[in-house]
Amino acid sequence: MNVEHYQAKTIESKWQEIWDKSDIYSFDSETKSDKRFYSLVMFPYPSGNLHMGHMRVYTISDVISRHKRMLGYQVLNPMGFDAFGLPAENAAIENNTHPAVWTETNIAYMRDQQLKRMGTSYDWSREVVSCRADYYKWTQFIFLKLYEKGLAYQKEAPVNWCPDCNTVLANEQVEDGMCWRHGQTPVNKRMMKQWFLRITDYAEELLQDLNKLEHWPESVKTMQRNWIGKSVGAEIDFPLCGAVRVEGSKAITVYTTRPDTIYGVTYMVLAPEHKLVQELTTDENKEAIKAYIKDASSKTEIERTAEGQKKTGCFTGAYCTNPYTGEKIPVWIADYALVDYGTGAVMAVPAHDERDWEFAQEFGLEIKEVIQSEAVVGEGSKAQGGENEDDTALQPYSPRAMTGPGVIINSNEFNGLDNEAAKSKIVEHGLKSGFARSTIKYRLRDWLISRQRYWGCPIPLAQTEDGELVQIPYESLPVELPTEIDFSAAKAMGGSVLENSPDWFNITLANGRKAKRITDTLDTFICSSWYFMRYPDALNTDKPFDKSKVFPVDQYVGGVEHAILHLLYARFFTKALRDCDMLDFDEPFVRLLSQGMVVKYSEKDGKITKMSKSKGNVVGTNDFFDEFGADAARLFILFAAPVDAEVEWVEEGAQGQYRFINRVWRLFKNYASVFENRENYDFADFAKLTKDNQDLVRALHSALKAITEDLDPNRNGFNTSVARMTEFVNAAYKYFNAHDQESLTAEDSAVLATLFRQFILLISPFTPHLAEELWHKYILHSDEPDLVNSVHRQSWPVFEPSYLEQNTFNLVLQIKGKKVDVVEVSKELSKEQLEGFALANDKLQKRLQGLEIKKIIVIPNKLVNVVAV
RNA sequence: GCCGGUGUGGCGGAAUUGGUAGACGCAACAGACUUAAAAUCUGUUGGGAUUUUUUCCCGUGCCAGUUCAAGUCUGGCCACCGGUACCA
Repeated sequence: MNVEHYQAKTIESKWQEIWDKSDIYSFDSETKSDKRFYSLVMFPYPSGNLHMGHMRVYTISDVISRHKRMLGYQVLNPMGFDAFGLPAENAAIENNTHPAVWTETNIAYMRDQQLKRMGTSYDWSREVVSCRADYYKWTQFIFLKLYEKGLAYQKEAPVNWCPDCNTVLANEQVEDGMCWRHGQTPVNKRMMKQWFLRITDYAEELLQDLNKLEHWPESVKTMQRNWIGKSVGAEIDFPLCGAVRVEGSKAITVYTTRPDTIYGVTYMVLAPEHKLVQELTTDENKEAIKAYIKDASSKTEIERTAEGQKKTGCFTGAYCTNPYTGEKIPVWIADYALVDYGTGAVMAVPAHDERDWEFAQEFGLEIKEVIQSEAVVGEGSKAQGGENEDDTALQPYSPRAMTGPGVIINSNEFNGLDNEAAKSKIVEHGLKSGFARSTIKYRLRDWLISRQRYWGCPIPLAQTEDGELVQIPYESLPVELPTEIDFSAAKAMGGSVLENSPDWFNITLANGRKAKRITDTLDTFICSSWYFMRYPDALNTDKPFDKSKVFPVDQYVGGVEHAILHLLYARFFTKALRDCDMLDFDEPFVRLLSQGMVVKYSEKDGKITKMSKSKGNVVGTNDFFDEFGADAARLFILFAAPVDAEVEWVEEGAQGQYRFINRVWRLFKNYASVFENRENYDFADFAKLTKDNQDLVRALHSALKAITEDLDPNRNGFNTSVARMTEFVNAAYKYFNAHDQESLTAEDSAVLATLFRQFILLISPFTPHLAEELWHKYILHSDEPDLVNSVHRQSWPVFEPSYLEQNTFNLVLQIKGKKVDVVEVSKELSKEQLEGFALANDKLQKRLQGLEIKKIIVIPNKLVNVVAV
């Protein structure tokens, strides 16, 4: 490395140490609400090593935080670690270190060797580490509050089991039938007694309040809406027929969104796990049904759906009655009916439902049409009715199920109705007769929160010998994890090693009764569902946080991979804790920014993919920092693409930003003398400056204006901000090539000193180290750090609009919208004058020869367009 | 299948309200400096034709349309990416 170059490593580590010892980035909790700004980034899992992919989110959030500080806000910009979870436990099993040791080692490295080296501006005094007892004590406290409120409960249910995690997973943690942590591992369904949170109680509010989140990306809101999956339909009771009698339940209740097809029901499908199956199956079908259920339960989600459209099922021998028609309907079981959606029973209408149609084809069941497509009615005539359905509705009737709109047929008194209108009429009829009611269902399921693992927050409950669940008293919290654990045994047994610690799980209650602690621990998403509430009141020893001190995050930055998981859970927690009287707001994150991934070419895959260890395309932070510095990495990551798009890490591109830093560095060095003895940075009347000086002032102020606008939270144009800085530096070099240091006049010096001072402020959120170094060296003239006057305590510079006003503009001359010439003209000219000026133009005249002018359009300050043929 | 999103030079991308397409960077090429190289500074760089310091044509995935004017608006295709998927 050339010694003439900017010594990034030395300079950066110098300032990092100085900032670290100061309180320059600390947040004052007493700040009034209109002067504070909560800037947050999703806290990381301490896996031990951050790469450029991680760096992106911290950089974006840091620029926002620093800029807000300069705008006069007290910024709460905290950091912590989402520190419970499987990798620590797996590492412990492999090399017999305790998960706590492994985790704390990683945290120390990531905090001190990586996050701080990125030039971030966190208030570390508020650090939150979810695996420490002083944090999970409050996770347990919150769990008990939810439990008391009836929001936490235990039930036997079919749950997702990941054989690699050796534990159950929530629905949200299953992706395409695979474990979210083990992309190659299919999860299987098991019946298990597990703990759940009643997130479904909040389904409607979670859905409705998405409309309040006007500063969230539309895509994330759409994903949440789809996940919640509200559907409006009806429940209809189909009484069982005489041959089979089931005590207590004389009917099968189905849920349907298509009550309009009720006359087309030709069979009934129950999920294999439906509770009526055993009872209503006739003796001669018992064997077959038993075999089918066994077969269905042994299949993974993947196997069930991998067979594509081929439907399987088994007849129970039982029949029920369609309450609308009195028809006798055969009852089948099939695994395409899901036990945990709706009522677990489906009224099958093969004529108008794809899946039912396939099933009916497979087993030769009756297909009865009850809706006639408009296509048939219309005979292909386009002038059919005033409906907005046009050509698409005129497709000939498909040999498969007809799922589109149409007119009701074969349905007694409902014949002739539009099928949409028929829905409510039919439900209304059933409601009067007592066998139907309109219902709303959600796709969202309750959140499964218990995990059969050691390294998680213990559930603060115990079970007495006679099965009663009791809370651990608040004053006894935290229930700490036992530390004497033999992890070598854990591998063999699978599941939670807590079951191996009788000293821990056998307890005696205050009243002398014996009890056993719950050995499951909490899903780590519980820990991350409230961590952002802890930061504003991080040192509270009486409760998780004081209601009066917590406030919603103003700007949250994180990856889209949490669009549903963390972001939905955190919203739910906020609402639930509000109902526990612990909070007084409804939504945790006012503004959300989902940054794109950082990708790189992977030799292994032969394509450009997300950075990951397994793809072998990870670029670590420290090697690059050592050579080119964090500021260069920050600039590149911000510059290479818009925030929400992918960034491809290209080493040459990142080095290009180091080149930029050097250009800035050299520029200041070349003009060092202008900063001598300068108390007051300002220059005389702009109008009286030389043209070169005016141009440079204009260059800075247009950059200032553009960057100020780019940093608006509705825009987040970090990439263009960097381009604007570069443009100013290019302009400054142009100036330098015309005016070297020796040739400067007093006016030139005043202009340069003023502009360069503002330029440092301008780049300070982006390149905090470079800015602080330049600030100290050239502005403060201080060899000693002076953090009272640090560049990071300065105000954001204000651009002066009058500097940008010019009395001329580039007039574009067009013929029929095609550019012919561009000429510089005065802004004073009237429309008529502009027109006259345009017509006098040689190029235009030449092109107009032989043409007849039809019309002339004059847009002031823009163009003249001559329409001629 | 359904729901989102994206298509602009060799590459990443810019163009905020329809009004000069290609800002800024990377890569490449050339000049200056140097014994030389690196570094640096300065240029050139969408494609094509041409009478080659000139003039013209084409050009924002494809096809139509609206408009004096379309990367931008409308309709229809195509491709890619992401989410979701037997949710009755």
